[in-house]
Amino acid sequence: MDTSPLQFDIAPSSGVPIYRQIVDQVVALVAGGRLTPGDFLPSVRQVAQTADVNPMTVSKAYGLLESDGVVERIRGQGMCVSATATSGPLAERREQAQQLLAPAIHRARLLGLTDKQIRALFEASLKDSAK
Amino acid sequence: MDTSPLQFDIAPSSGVPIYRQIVDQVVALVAGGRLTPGDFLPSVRQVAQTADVNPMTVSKAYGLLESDGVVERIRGQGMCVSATATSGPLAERREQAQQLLAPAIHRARLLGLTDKQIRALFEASLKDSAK
DNA sequence: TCCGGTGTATTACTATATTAATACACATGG
DNA sequence: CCATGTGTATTAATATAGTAATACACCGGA
Repeated sequence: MDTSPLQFDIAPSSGVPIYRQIVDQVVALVAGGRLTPGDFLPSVRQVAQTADVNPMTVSKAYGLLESDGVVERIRGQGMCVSATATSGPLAERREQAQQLLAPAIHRARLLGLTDKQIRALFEASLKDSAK
Repeated sequence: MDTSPLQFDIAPSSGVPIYRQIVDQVVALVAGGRLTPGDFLPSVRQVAQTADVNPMTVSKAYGLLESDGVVERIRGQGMCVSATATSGPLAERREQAQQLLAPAIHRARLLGLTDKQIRALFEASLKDSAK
């Protein structure tokens, strides 16, 4: 069993339920091809510890992913990305990213930032996330 | 009483509680200087109708804003931006926008998009939000 | 077999979010 | 005064989110 170094970004104060954040990230990783069939996710206990949440919360996320056919839960081994889980078409992935970027940009405008300022922030974040 | 054409963007499926979305947007509008002391927010009933949520939910958001000193609730008139509510320093506003942009960009990467693709999406969204 | 890991079941609990409905107090304008 | 708007109080309900604790079943390796 290959222990994945994968870590989920959980922002507890973001207002989005924890389990939902996990689900969303796994879905994105699979859609983007960074998780492929046969890959294992970090265990319920690992994620719970790393993110400092209850294991059952993580299990809930994984349960939803299983219902969606993204992963298969293998007792004793862990969560395995399904054979049927394929990366998404580019257009779809674009659309999903757009739906995250657009509100963020809109909020930046509400905050009174100019296009130029928003652009600078964007480029900085893009660079930061390159690691 | 000046009826504000202001409308809140409420994304029910985003996972962020509705009242929280309202609060965040008002805070951003004030920080960005687009709402200034003496301005009135749309009424509880207006927002509830527009967003198709219960008035008490909106009232909750407004109540939190009042507790934070952002608005004053004037019975019979509506919600008025407080005299003490001032736009935030640029650095703070930048920081806030960054905290929204960074996760969105990170997710875009998880989705397997290249920098170039992310940039194109960003520019498109920036243009769209210019209206 | 033992050990260390995997996920699960289970019941109960707490906290939060949202809603309902309706009458009330307040404000403004005619 | 009436009409139309404002926010509020109130009690109760439902749904959701997260947690606790612990033992169980399963798995793989030594």
